[in-house]
Amino acid sequence: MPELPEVETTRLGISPHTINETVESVLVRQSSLRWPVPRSLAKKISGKTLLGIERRSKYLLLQFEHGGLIIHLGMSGSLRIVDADLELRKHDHVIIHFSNNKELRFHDPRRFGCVLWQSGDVYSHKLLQSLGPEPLSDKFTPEHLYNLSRKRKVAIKNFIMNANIVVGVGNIYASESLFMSGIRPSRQAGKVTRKEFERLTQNIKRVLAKSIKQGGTTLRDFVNGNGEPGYFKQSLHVYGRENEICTTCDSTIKQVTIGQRSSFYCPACQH
DNA sequence: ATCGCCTCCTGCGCGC
DNA sequence: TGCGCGCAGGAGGCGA
Repeated sequence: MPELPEVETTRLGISPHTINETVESVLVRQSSLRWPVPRSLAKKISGKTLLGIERRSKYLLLQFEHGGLIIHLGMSGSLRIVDADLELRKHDHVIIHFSNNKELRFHDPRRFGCVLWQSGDVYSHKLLQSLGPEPLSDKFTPEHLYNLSRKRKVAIKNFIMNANIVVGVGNIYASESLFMSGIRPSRQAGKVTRKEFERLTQNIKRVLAKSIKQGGTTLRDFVNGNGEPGYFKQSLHVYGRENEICTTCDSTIKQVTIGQRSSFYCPACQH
């Protein structure tokens, strides 16, 4: 479900209620997520104060003095802040109770997400090694994409969705940024020109920044930390618009499968 | 090294 | 109303 803007929206939503608060208790109702939730989680963070929440790629990093919690929302996960007396829902798997009587609840029907613990420097965790640059940072440049893409036969859409190349670009924003750049999602990455990478880099930054501003994209169930939807859906040009008219010409948006994922493009605007 | 396929899991909307 | 099917915002792991 969530791509970078949705994860960032979640971070912004839960931070004010949790940072500088002390964990009173932890309840793990379902430890069978993508990887098992560590049994020692409650022992690790009970009585400890949350110092800050950072985001790297689509991972949320909850920093404590002696280590960090690594949370990934997978396809269907969400984090919400609620008053502790609110009834638990089905699929509320991990509940962190803070001293201000708020609870952070990890909810994930499909259980593709994870809640992990890394002692010491949270960034030393294996999952955070070999990640590409953050798309909204200065390290993400046209040269970066150009250099890594030479001789690569993979479709450009898969290329920009590869977290080793650049993090945070998921299925929605890959289709959107390629449309904005006039590049067909099926093009071989190695055949995309320098000039096209300049547009693509710019448009990835643009589309992600704009979506964060609008609170992310809510297709069916995404809500921010306070239970509110995002409003970027109304800005989508191609994603989920198969058989509809292109927003810039009179052609019909096509849907194809690339790398087992639905992809959307305008056959007239994108080459 | 690179690529493409499979997998984990539940819920929803659709057609019959 | 109910059932079966296909599809869904991710991404690690594997074999070729």
